[in-house]
Amino acid sequence: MNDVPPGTAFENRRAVKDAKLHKESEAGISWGRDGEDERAADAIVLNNGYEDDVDEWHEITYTGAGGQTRNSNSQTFDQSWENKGNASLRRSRLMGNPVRVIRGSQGEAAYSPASGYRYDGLYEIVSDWDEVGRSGFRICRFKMIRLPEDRQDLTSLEQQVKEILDRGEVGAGGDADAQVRRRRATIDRIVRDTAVARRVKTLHRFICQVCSISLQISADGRSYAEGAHIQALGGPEGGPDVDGNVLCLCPNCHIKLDRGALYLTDDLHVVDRFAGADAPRRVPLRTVEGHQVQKRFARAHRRFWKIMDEYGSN
DNA sequence: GGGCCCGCAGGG
DNA sequence: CCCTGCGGGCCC
Repeated sequence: MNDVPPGTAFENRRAVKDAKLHKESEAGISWGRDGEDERAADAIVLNNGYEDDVDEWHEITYTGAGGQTRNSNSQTFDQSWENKGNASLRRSRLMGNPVRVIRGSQGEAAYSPASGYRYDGLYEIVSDWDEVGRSGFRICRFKMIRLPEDRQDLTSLEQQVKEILDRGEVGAGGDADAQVRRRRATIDRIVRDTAVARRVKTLHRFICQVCSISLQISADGRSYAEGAHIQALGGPEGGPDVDGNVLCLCPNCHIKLDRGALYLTDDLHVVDRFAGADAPRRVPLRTVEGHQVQKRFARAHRRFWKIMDEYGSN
């Protein structure tokens, strides 16, 4: 169902809806029912409908629904968390459901299509809060961060449910809700491998280049690691899928790198910006023969996260 | 399944 | 700029 690749263009809202990317014909927030029968958002449209929206491509500060009279994009009264769209986005933030982002031609010029609409992939809602907006009324806010390219093939909320129904597991298992929850709990650990990632992981014998952990996943001594891109793939300024841009990392270090909590210095040390008192703040990157990390990707990663290297390189 | 309400349309 | 209209949710 969600086999539509990011970058796909649509003429109008009707076409977006027909492709099942977003259910509404006009509203910005689309939702469905999750495994616990709660409303959970699955998609948003970003089309300059709200004056407080901020779009920086990889990071979006979205405004919730409501607070304005039709056909105006300025706020005339307070928004509410009771609003179904706002509540559903909050629910997706809580449950970790990514949302599809569709950009319309009225949005931020640098990142929006010239006409019509474009599906731009999955974003994770990382926080929600409310504040007073530009016009002086309370608005609901959501910060969303684009999932890295190797996680863009995650199934959508509906597809998780649909797959279970299609397989007939509901009748057999008896507890559809539990199965949906179980899938959701594991789904964002699925990471697609490329040949480059496999080669780098094999060279490192699946040992994390940051924390040196070797995650044992079977009795025969096999271990698990992920190929992590330093400069993320895709997007307007995406990095390449080459050895020099890939690290062999454990899942914990991978997510920290993807979120900018870890960064690399020019002399290939790793800095944990939010390390606790008991954890090392700066460690050398583990190296092996035959795998050379290129510092230009470390620079691109720091630039992307607006990180000033406190240890000198920039 | 009908009536009603609503909105980041769409077209003048 | 204003006005019409459509589909989804949701209540009967």
